[in-house]
Amino acid sequence: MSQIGKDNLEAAKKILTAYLENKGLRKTPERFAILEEIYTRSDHFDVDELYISMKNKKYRVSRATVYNTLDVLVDCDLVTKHQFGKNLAQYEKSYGFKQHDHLICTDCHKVMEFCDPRIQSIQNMVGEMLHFKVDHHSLIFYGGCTRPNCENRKDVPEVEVLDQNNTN
Amino acid sequence: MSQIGKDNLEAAKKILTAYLENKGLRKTPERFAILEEIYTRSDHFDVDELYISMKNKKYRVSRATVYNTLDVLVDCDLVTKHQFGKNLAQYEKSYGFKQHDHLICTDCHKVMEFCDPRIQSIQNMVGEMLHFKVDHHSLIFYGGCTRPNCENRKDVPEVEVLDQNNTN
DNA sequence: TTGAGTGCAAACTTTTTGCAATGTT
DNA sequence: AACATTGCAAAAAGTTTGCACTCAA
Repeated sequence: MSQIGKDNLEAAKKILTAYLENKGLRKTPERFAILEEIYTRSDHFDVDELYISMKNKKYRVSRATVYNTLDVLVDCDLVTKHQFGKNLAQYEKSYGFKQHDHLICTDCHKVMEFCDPRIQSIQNMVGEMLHFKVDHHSLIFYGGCTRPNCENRKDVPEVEVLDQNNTN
Repeated sequence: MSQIGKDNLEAAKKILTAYLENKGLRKTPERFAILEEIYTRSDHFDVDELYISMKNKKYRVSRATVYNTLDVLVDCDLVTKHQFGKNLAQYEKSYGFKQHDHLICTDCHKVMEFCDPRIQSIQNMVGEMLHFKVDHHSLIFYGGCTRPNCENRKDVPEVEVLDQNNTN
């Protein structure tokens, strides 16, 4: 975990604290433990991966609490929820990370990320034309890696980032 | 149903026939009945809506067959499957209809459509940069209608189309 | 103290699967 | 006639809910 990652976790904790206080919700250890686990992970994850991962670390959490807490974290924008075409919701931490979209390999299911400012302008234009206030979007490119051995490469990180010049 | 819609249905039946013959699959009445039902509908639908709708018309189909047939139709590109953020897959007919993306009202869940050629060029560029052969994408804008009474307007069609100059 | 939040298990929803019956080729 | 496909019902997969207990405020 990089220093930036750690800073993001600390900042995220502050945001969560403020959010909970503001909403009159309780600052339970479970909520912070789940937040920490998420900000310590590097990749996209689903509810069960997170749950199992915490169980393995001897945390005492139930699936219901994981679901509840993820709702809270999504609501305060610390976590983003994705429905990547399957019936399994995927999540990813979002504080301190640049807005990005996804590219998913239909062979190996690797998730990559990219940024393109034109999407923002399309969003603005379409919103205006259709009288919609667009507040977020989801753009996913599905395809196959053209490099050899896409499916079996374990030497590349699960999530690659293009143009991730985020410096907080 | 317009004449264009009818033509699309006829063309779709031919495509399905060719596909089934090519794959050595059987041309069962259920498959054509489901195709016809889909091309007769005007909107997006989920498995249960389609199933109920066919039951009401006294077709004899089971949910399993609807699921199986939808897989076939998606595979031969006559139907597109969407996972609009919920755990309920939505489908829509796709033959003879221009490529488009979606805008979903987070208040009333109305689905609108739009086209923008820039998405294609972003797709090409990103694919090249990340060494991916992108073969399809999903772009959804989420937002709220800025016109009054968005939630309750029944006078607008469920699916609005912008730039739908399809003449097929 | 007290009720929001938790763990657990049961319920629910959507999709998939097993199997005997059916009907296309 | 052979076997892919169907209907049905049961199972699976993912998520939500009910309830008694716990602990943050």
